[in-house]
Amino acid sequence: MSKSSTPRRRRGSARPTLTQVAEAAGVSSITVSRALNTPERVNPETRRHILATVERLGYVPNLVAGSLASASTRFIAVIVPSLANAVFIEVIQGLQETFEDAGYQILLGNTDYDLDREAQLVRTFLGWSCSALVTAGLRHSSACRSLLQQWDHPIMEMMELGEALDLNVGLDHTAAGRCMTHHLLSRGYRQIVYVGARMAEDYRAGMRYAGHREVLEDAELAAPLLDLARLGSLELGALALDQVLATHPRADAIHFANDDLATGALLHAQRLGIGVPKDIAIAGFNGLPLGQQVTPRLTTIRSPRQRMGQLAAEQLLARLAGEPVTLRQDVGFTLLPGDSS
Amino acid sequence: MSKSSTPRRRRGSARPTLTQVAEAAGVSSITVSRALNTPERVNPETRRHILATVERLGYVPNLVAGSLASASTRFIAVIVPSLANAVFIEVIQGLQETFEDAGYQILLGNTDYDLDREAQLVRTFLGWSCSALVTAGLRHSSACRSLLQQWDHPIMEMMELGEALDLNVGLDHTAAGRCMTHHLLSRGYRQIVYVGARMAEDYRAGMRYAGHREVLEDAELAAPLLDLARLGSLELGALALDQVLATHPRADAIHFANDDLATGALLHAQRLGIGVPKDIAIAGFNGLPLGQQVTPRLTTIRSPRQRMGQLAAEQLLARLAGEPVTLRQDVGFTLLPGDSS
DNA sequence: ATGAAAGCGCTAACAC
DNA sequence: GTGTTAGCGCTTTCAT
Repeated sequence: MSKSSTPRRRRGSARPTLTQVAEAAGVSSITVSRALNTPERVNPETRRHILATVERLGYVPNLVAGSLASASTRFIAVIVPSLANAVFIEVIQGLQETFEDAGYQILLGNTDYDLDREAQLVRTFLGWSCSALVTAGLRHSSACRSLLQQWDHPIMEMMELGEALDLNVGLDHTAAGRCMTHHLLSRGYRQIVYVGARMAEDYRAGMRYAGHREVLEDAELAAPLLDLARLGSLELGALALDQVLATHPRADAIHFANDDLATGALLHAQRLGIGVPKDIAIAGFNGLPLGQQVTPRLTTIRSPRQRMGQLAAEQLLARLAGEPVTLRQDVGFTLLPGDSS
Repeated sequence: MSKSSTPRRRRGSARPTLTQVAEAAGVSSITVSRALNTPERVNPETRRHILATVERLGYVPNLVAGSLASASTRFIAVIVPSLANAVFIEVIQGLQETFEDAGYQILLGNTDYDLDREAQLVRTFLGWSCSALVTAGLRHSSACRSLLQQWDHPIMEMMELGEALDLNVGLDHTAAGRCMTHHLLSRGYRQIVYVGARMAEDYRAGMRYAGHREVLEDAELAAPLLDLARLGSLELGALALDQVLATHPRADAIHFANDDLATGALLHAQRLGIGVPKDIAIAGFNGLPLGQQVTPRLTTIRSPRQRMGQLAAEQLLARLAGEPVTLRQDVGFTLLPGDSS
């Protein structure tokens, strides 16, 4: 049988295509494409007629087809370890604002602090031909690392500073840990317990502990550590306070890995009638609004989170536009001395 | 290889293609495709050889091409009005967990409470041939509505209940407003000020106010309203308290549109030495952990947020699998009487 | 169990 | 300024 007589048809969607718009408008499909993507290259009158036809048919461009043809998706892959932490939400907000204005769409992935999950997400995102990839942290599985190294698009590693694959925006967590502990020592505290949550996975909290410990060792003081098995939260901070009071009755201060834990402990102390900082001092990390609204105001370190997202986005956009970029950018941190220490 | 003398070449990416894997493995490209997508339909030995070749070449499937050919992306569009509100984060978490397990990728859009922005996001997401779309709320611009009506994929409208385009999961906000105000009346409060933020846009807060007002009118009481111009936050709650104290000196209770505002006011009262509920009672909405940790514990209404996300995802997956679904699902709410009222 | 051919809907490349 | 042609990398359809 002759194939020409019965052309093989695939199940197409009901949506009109560029070609159908072109036919209806009496022009070629490329002209419709230009009218939509580079209107200045089309005769104003033709353009108006085409846009009217687009409107009339309810044409919505198939971005998948366009991406395949142009080998570009305008997707930005963003990989974070958790959505339960306000810090990453603020970073995502910073990224989203800047990228959406530039016409990029964010593809969000959540690793739950699992490096294998990260590798899997990276595979998927590379498969979508993303324009760039943003990930939290410098530590990756070897599979993930080799995937990223072979990739020929911009990569931004955020949150911490160090040996990066490509671009890097972050802060020095060890220095932040040192800074806070110096502060606590200057206030006269000597029995300081460090409390973190899942620190094997949240290794940046581990880096802050390392800085903390360094300072205490220089002062010839012990650096007891409590590493909780669940993810940080207000509730967990309350539990942690109980635990520290039970196991370290002589402790005069607690250095928490983040503000959620610290604020949870602070509010719990309030319920228990324990004086902060009279009976025990409390410090956190992040500078979330919450800690600044409680009484006593939480002593903490502010990291420029939304700014970090913005900066990451700006650097990536510059790189995508072929402009010069700063490979490594330290966004710093600020000690916020409160009344809880 | 023996095509025309100078075949026109496009700039292809450096990545190996399915065809190249096929050539290297000595099979046809469709066999490689099957080995990856439907392994059970390929001879085990052939499959092993192909997978080894895939590994050796570092092949990563081009999902854009696959999606164009199969007319399916496994994308789920998720549109929320804000990322600054913990409520939407929890809903997104619920959606993400369920959908990622089922092999879907979420495409996140943020409208900033702007219906035109929503319409624009919907256009983009339809262009990506998403498998389904989730959006917060039942109100849309007419442009958005007609786009969605023409679309032939599942749509889930979340958060509130009512006349939906397709699927609907949510709760009755007017009833929630009534519930809280009944509670406040039963506690003896009579001069109750309602405080919301950007209620023209956050119209669900407006629905709760309507319920609140209804109950007060039945009791022949006034229902003064303070509608703040900025987005809800702890800081704004503090400001709101000042403002209510100044403009409604005889108020004995404040019914806040959400927990962020309420908790901000509560913490501010603490700073000012104003007794809660002795001098003024405070109530919120959402049941966020924060409100449950402060002293006095916040009186609020808990909405099943993460559950709402999960349920939305489950219903959509069922619909995508051609299974029967519940078109409208009321997830309800629970009054959490605290010590702040 | 495997393959050949066609085509998804669009844009890049090259005319005129 | 507009059109022609080829092709992006994959999956569907049909054949063996």
